[in-house]
Amino acid sequence: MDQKDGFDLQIFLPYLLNQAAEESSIAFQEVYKSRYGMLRTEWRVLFHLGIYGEMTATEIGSRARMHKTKISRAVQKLEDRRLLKRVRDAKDRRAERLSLTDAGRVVYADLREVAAQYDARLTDRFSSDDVARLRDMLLILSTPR
Amino acid sequence: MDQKDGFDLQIFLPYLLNQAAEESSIAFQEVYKSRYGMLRTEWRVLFHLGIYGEMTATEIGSRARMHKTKISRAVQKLEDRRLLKRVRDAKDRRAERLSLTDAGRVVYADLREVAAQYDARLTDRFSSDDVARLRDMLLILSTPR
DNA sequence: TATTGTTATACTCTATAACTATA
DNA sequence: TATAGTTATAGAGTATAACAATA
Repeated sequence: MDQKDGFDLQIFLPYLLNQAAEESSIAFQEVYKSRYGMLRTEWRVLFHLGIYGEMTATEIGSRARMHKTKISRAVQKLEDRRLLKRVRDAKDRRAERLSLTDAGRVVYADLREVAAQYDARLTDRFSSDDVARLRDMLLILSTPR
Repeated sequence: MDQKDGFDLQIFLPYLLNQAAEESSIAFQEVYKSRYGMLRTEWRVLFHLGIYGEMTATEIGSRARMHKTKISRAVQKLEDRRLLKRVRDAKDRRAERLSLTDAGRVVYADLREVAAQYDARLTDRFSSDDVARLRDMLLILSTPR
């Protein structure tokens, strides 16, 4: 099919990014969903705690750029499944210090391994220089300016 | 905050892509939403018709990797707003040949201009070589293998 | 007054099955 | 039987306002 117009949707960055994000997320999504019944917000919270250890919901929110309502619900689900525990902060009783349970760490270790292999498979088509540059640019594009 | 773990969520490609896609879509989304009350599927269909001229829903679907149900609803909305017209195909009466109305072309021209400037602004932080490589890689990542 | 986190609500986006009409 | 497109329905994802408890 010929273009009647000079514009090409395939080079419009928001469109390209959305297509790439969607396509490259499907198979990973299938893993955390089928193995653990998790949603996107849930594995993200799980990963933050797995990576950084103890955090409050606010800290996760600012790091992941997730709104507190999303985090609140993800934390609830993870707690229901005994993957996460909360401790009321003694110095500021509004805040809760969140961390993974032993079971949560097992799940995290499993998904972390899946993610690492998944990422390796996604990037094995490119040179390591290109991948590094890609990540840099994506990180910049992720940051509001 | 120190990482307790070697894994870095900020380099996990599906996560990075999602963050970049989301951040880089917000302001453009605001334009087509506030000016024309459109949703994502609607501007995508509009753009396909603006770029390629007459297409059937199936053709749009295979090009945009959109399911026919999404297209059906987007087409309906665009038709309701008199931006699109349908002509029953005489040779295969199951299919409809879709094209923009004059009003649709005006809206397309406006949004196309916004998109071009928007894209330019997103990419002006990078060298043109880097941008070209970025688009190549995103296109590859968008394609199921 | 401001902040941490929760709940309610609505809207956007996606996925699937079942349907019609044509082929 | 298969294909083009529609409708119904549910689930996933996001955004916002209002709230309770604490600071």
